[in-house]
Amino acid sequence: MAKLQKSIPIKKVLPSGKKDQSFFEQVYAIVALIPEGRVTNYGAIAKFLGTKMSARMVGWALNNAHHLPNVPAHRVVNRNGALSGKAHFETPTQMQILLEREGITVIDDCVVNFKCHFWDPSIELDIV
DNA sequence: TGATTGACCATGA
DNA sequence: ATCATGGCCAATC
Repeated sequence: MAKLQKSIPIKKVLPSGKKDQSFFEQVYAIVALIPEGRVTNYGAIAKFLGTKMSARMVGWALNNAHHLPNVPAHRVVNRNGALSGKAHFETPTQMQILLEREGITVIDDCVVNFKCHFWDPSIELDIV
């Protein structure tokens, strides 16, 4: 089993030394790297960015990122595995549809085997 | 300009 | 186990 996939050089998306990248930009970068068929939660992203408690920001970021391409917000759920942001999609069912389309089973707005599909940036992404 | 909210999480009682 | 509170950063009222 071992690793799911090779580490992704985070530096590629998060150029160090550049503080121009706001919290949001970092969130976008991470979310954009979520592999298909995988999901993560707000806390993991926030934690990866340094402030583990600013998970709320991630939500806000996604709200802003909603209009951006390459930002699969449907792959981001809360720590409970629930599709908390489904209401913010084009249609409330869009999120679930997208997830199921990627092979993720969603029942009652909750990701089944969320733990198995969980994608932790702080683990998958290798900080150089 | 300050106060409140927001797709949340962790801790304490 | 559930309920209540604190905290984070940014945008909106």
